[in-house]
Amino acid sequence: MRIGELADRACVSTRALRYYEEQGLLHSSRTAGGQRVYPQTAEDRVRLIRELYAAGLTSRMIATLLPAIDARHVGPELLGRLLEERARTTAKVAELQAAGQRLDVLIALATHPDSDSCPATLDQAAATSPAP
Amino acid sequence: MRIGELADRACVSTRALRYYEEQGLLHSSRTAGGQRVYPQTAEDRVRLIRELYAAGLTSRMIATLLPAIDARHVGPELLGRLLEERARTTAKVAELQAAGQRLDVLIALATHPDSDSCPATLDQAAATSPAP
DNA sequence: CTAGAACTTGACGCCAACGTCAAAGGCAAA
DNA sequence: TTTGCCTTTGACGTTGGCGTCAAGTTCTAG
Repeated sequence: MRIGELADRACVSTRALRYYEEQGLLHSSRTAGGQRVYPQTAEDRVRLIRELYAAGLTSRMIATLLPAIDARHVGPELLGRLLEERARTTAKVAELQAAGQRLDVLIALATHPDSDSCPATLDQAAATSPAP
Repeated sequence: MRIGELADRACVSTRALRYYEEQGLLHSSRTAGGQRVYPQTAEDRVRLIRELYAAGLTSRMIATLLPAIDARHVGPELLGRLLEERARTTAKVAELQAAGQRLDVLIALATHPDSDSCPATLDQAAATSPAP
């Protein structure tokens, strides 16, 4: 199939597909005229790439990872980087949850204007008065 | 105090302070020579700004929000936008947690090469084989 | 008074995954 | 063959919160 059909099937833009190829994530053969031709398996490939992006990985990381996944062998160094990524994800979740609590404090201030004391910091307020 | 001292106290760069002023988040008076002068309260102000950034808000949103916080009155429209932000934060947390599960699948594949079946998608694998 | 640290504005750089526009060529149906 | 959609490469734009020079000015300790 050509790029437009693959884009439709995998629900991505043609621009994204060319970008993936540019980053070495997706390969294609060409027609005599130079147009890209993909096998049917490319659709799953693109979905996998999208999931890896969704897992917070960068193009470079995915480019490193894909051959390992294909070979079904992830080396120790790569595993270490995956564990790092996992740790970062965990940390980001914690950060975002703290951010959510800060927003809760603001929302509480907005919906309960009864407390005339404005807390010095949002963190103090979050610690002393749990959000509703 | 001048910009360098405020930067040290609030643990931000002078560039950041000028940027905050440019965005209308932080005000300063000037010396005869044109140098910025801040009151002591500026330190808390900067910390508040940083917390709002940490809560995932943009400069524009913070610029809208700060006067409301100062006046201790958050209007209904602003409250609505805060609730939107809160919802986005919640959604991002969910996304990140899903991303973490996908990473767990990859890590599991790396540490347990016993299962010779490579799952079609990371999500399917996450659904059928919980991470260790 | 002077050295030199601190400060000023201005402006480009950055990062990442594409969006978007442009000019030109390929491909299939009638 | 012609029509017209599809595809090609190239290259600049986007988004945000600053980092990082650069060239010039101000403040302050001695």
